[in-house]
Formats: sequence, C-alpha cells, structure tokens
Amino acid sequence: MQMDERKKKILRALIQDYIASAEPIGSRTIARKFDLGVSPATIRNEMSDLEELGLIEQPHTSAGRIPSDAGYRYYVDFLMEPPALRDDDKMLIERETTHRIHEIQEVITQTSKLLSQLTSLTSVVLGPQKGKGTFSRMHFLPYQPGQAIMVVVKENGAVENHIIEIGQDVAAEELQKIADVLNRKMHGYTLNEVKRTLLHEIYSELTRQRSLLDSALELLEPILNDQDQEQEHVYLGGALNMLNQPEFRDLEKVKTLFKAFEEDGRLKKLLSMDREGLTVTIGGENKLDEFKDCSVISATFRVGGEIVGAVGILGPTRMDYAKAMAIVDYTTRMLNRLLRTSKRTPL
Amino acid sequence: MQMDERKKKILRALIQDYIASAEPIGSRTIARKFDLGVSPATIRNEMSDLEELGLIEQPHTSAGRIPSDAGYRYYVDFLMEPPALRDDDKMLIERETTHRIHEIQEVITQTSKLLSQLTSLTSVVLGPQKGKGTFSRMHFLPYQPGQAIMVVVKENGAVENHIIEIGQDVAAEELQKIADVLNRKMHGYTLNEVKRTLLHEIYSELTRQRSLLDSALELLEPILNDQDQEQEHVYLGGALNMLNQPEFRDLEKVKTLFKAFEEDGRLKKLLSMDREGLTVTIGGENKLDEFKDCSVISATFRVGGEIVGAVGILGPTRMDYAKAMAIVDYTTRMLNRLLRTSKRTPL
DNA sequence: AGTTAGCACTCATCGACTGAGAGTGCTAAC
DNA sequence: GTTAGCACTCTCAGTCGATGAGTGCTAACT
Repeated sequence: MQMDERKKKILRALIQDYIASAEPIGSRTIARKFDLGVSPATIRNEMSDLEELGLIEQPHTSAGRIPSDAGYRYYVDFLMEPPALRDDDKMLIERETTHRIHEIQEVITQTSKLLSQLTSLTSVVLGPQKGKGTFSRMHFLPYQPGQAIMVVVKENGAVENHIIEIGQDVAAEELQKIADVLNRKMHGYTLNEVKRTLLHEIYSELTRQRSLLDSALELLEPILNDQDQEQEHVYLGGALNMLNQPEFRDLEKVKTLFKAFEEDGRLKKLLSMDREGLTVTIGGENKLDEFKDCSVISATFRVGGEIVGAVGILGPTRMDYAKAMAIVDYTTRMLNRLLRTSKRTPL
Repeated sequence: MQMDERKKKILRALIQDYIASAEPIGSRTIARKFDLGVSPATIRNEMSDLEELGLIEQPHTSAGRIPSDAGYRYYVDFLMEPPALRDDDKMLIERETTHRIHEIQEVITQTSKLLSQLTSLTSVVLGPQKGKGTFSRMHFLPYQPGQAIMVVVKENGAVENHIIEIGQDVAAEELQKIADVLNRKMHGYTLNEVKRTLLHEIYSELTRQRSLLDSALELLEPILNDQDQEQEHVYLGGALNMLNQPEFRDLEKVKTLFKAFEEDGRLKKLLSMDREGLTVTIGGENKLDEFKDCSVISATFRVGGEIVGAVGILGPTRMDYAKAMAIVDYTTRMLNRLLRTSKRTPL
C-alpha cells in the first residue's frame, strides 16, 4: 500500500489536531474541521489503511485514532511544514544569548530556563564535562596554616579551586616546585589521563625530591577523585510543565517520570551527543522505558570545533515538533555563536 | 473543659494511629486497637469533647476523626514520647557527618540527601549566604591575555574565583598593588558592606594612582553584583517522597507544592532562621498557603557561634514528629560538631 | 455522675445498570 | 472509487441501592 496525497493530508490533519487537542480524533471530525472534500466514510477507509500501515492506532474500538510513534516519525520526516520561528521567540532567544556571561554555569541554566519557557515543555541541558577538560596549569595560594588553595586552570578556560592539606612545614617555595613539576608534566592531558597513565611518571620524577613526594601525591588527590568530575550534572528546566500535559494526569506516570529526572545518567542518555545537528527521538525510539511516551528534540553545541554539550527539549510524543525543532535549532546556533565570539567566557 | 488523663490517652492514640494509617479513625477502632478499658460510647463522648476543644475534626459527618493542627501541636508539646533515635539511623548520620569534606556544598547536599532518606520525606537545607561572609583577602592569578583570575577568600574560609577583565597592558605588579589596596581596605567587611559604604573610600585612595582606578572598580564589579550573592540557594532533597504521601494523591496539590518548591524564597521562609534549636511548625502555623497542609521540623546550625544555615524536614502535617525531630536534632548536632572541629572545611 | 448498650441516622464508597455520544466497519447504492 | 445508511462497540457520566463505618442521642445500669 502506498501513501498517496490524500492519505498524507489525512495523516497530517489528524496529527495536527491531536497535537492541539490530545483527544483521539475520528473520521467525522476530520471531515468537519479540515476541508478535504470527501465524506467521513472515505476518510474512514483511508484511516483504516493508515492503521494497517502502522501510522495511527486506536486506543479502543470506538474511539478515534491517534498517531503512533511511526506516524509521528513520518510526520516529522515528510509531512510537517518547515519549522518556522515566531519573531518574538527569536528576539527572546537572541536577547538571552547575547548577554555578557562569565560563567558557563550561568549559560547553561539560562538556556535551560529559556527553552522550557518558550516551549512550555521540559528542557535538558548538558554542559561541558569537568573531567574532560585538558589540564593547563595550577597555582597555589596561601590559606590556613597547614592548608593551601590549589587553583586549577583547564585549557578550555575552566577554573576550579580546591582546598588541600599540606604539611605544616611546607614552605611556599616547595609548593612552587611541586607546582612546576606538575605543570610541566600534566600540561595538555585530561585529568582522567593523568590518573590513568601519568601518575607513576610524576611519582618517579619526584622521588628525587623525596620530601615533596607525599605532599604532591596527596595534593593531586582531590582533583583526581572529585566525584563530579566524570558524572557531569544535567540541568533540567521546567520539569513542572510536564504536569500540565494531559498525558501525565496519572500520578503513577508522574512518579516514574520524575524518578527518572533525578538520575542524571538517564537524562544524559536522552541527548544524542554522538550525532551532529538537530536530532528528533520519538517515543520508543529512545532506549529508556521511562521515556517511551516522550519525544526529545536535541542538538549539540560546540566550542572551537569540539562538541562540549547538548541541549534538548523533552515533551510527550504529542508535542509541537515544528516549534520545538525551530527553537532548539535556533538556540544552539546562537549558543555556538556566543561561545565562539565571546572569548571571555570560560568553560 | 479540661484535658484529663483519659482524653490525653485517646488523643494520643488517635494521632498515632492516624499518623500510621492516614485514615480517619473512629471510636470503635480506638476501643479495639488500644486497650483503654472503656467502651466505644465513652470514647465517642470524649471525642466529642476533643472536637469541641478544637483538637480533632471530622472530614464529614460519618467518618472518623482526624487531628487538627492544634491537635498535632498539643501532641508535640505534651503527649509525644520523647523523640528517640534508632541506633542504625544514628550510625548512619554519624557516618555521613564525619566524612572528610572539603566543600561546604558537599556538606549541604549530603545532609539534604541523608535527611530525606532517613525520613522518607523532603528535606530543605539552607547553607551559608555568600554575600554575608566577611572579606579576608584576594589574589590575582594570570589567565588569558587581558583577563585574570581573581580569587577571593572570605574569613569563614570560603573561596570563590571570578574571571575579570583587565586592560591588555596591566602588568602583574599593578594588579598586585590593586590587590594590596583592596585587601587592606576590605579586610573584615562583608561584601555587602563594601558595596554600601566602602566603595567611595577605596575610590579616593586609588585616585592617587589614577591609572589603576578604572581597573580596580571594574574588578570589584563581579563579586559585588554576583546575583547568587544575596539570594542563596536552598537545597531540596527527596522532593519525590512527597508523591508517596497519600495526602498528595491529588495532582493539583502536587502542582502547587512543586511550584512552591521551585521558588527558593518560599522554601527559605519555611526555615525558622531566627529561632534557636529545634523548631516545629505545624500546618497553618507557617505563613505560606501552599504549605498549609505541611509541617516543618527545622533547626539552625552554626560555625563559630554564628548561625550560618538551617536544615529542615518537610512533610504532611500527618508525619512522625518524634522521629523527624530526633533526626533533625541529631543531624544538626553532628553538623555543628563537624563544622567546629574540622578546621579544614571551608565555608 | 459517669459509663454503656441500643438505635436511628448520615454519609462515602462501590458495583451494577443505563442512556447518550462518538466512532467504527460493512454493505449496498451511486 | 465514493458515499449513505445502519448495526454494532465501547467509553463516559450519571443514577440507584446496598453496604459499612461512624456518629449522636437516649435510656438504662453501676
């Protein structure tokens, strides 16, 4: 069976209506609302075909039809009019992404808020991974007696500080020496690499200055074992918007959804970090069972050619794909520009 | 009408049963479950009295009684057996609060998680306010060309860093001079005080070194206008636990509750920062309408005599007060000890 | 005077039933 | 190929009555 023009029209009409109303829609209603020039009976026949093709389904015998995952997929791929952005949304995005921003954290949270606000859906934003940034250099600053502040600068510009324990008797010059060794050795490596391969090298270098060895190794410990390092935080915006979606009128669904929200790992899996450009994942297409009734529009963003993060919009499969896609697309474009041009933004 | 011994017994029984079952409880059930040696009829008479006293109420004519806010209050103040902590809970708290912790953030999030886990309720933790810490000193470190890292150390030990813009031509020595002036002037003041009163003084001091003036003022800007500074973040743990409470089986209630959760300001108001020790706020006793069906057990914690934060447990008014109180009490005790003894913990 | 048994009454809950409404599939006519 | 007609299905909202838990009141009992 082929998809002729009329079938497409009917499918489009059905999906658009369902997206707007969340109610199953029948042949009669389609005939009434959309001027297709055919009677309900004809539409019934076509719908029967569409059902056989797996594009729509019936919740129960005598309800209207609703789109299946495959139906949405077909809609997004072939039927949907090209995503257009409303001018005021465009302005809003531009306004929010041209701020002068000093912290990547802020960019992330702002973007997250922006996306959920524009779509009335939930946004998921994944920022640069801490552990991934390659090490550039470190400094020590005085702190309390027996302690020092270690400031670590990554090559992507991120700055972190840690309080470390030093012996009471370690002098500033000694610390400087340690910093010199570490800076020399670790420059250009990620912290994970340091952990895996470089440690024993540093170890052997420092045995010559036996007194420094213990300190040095202990100093490194906090940045190497920082639990935030690998498992980066996923930012969620507008989770509450989900509660307004009629598909989540059931408390049990809300529970499982929100439970999944609490696990960063799950959320991260929703964002297609491996794929370029705009990705649309519909319903069961993602692997996570908790999100089988949800769709995700996601896109990556980059700094200097390298993919450093991703933004996504999460909604029920019945969502306004055109709008969401336009918003995600435009936002990542602006984000890329912001991160490229504004050199002052440390990541 | 007076509260005689039997009335107390009945009220206690009723509240304890209601806390456990969340179901209205009638005279017959009380007579059966609790061995009070009187008939249901007598209990009915007593319950009628208790209702007149405002301590219990009826959801509708032919249901059992449930405690009113005043009833819980009476229970907490006079009836409840003194809060005892289970040994394993005790151990857990001790284990979690004797970690070697380097960041106050971690202490906060850990505590939050711990509390919600132990009670199966929601925890609210308010940490030290950034803007409040008095300034101790600052350092500048090299960063990109035209930029520097400003590391600010507060007297309570907190360390923050900011990327600041400096003129391309500003030399390290000049920065050092600026730092010296600022360190001298600002030591011992809170950033808010600096903002209010000290700025013009610094201004006049630096006019002598005209070239530095602009830089210095611009440098201060990020730490003075940091929006995180005053409005501190409230940490929420186990918000989902609320969904398991039968009183939140209604989606509308969940919505308003979670909406309130999103506003830090609201949550902050739940914690009685002004009062010493353990505070119990029952139902409508707090001023926020969204939380009129909730009770809060809260306590402040301190560093060096000064109150720097508060922890709280939020649950439905029908909560196990004894347990929650014991847990909050013990946790803050341990927290105080941790923050007092472990000098290494920067706030 | 306090306590208790008895009783009539109230009210939420639940299952069964019903009618209305929406929608379908099929058939036969156009 | 399209359409009108029709019987059929299924959900939903509402009604009805039975059930059961609980109450308040009264009168008898200790």
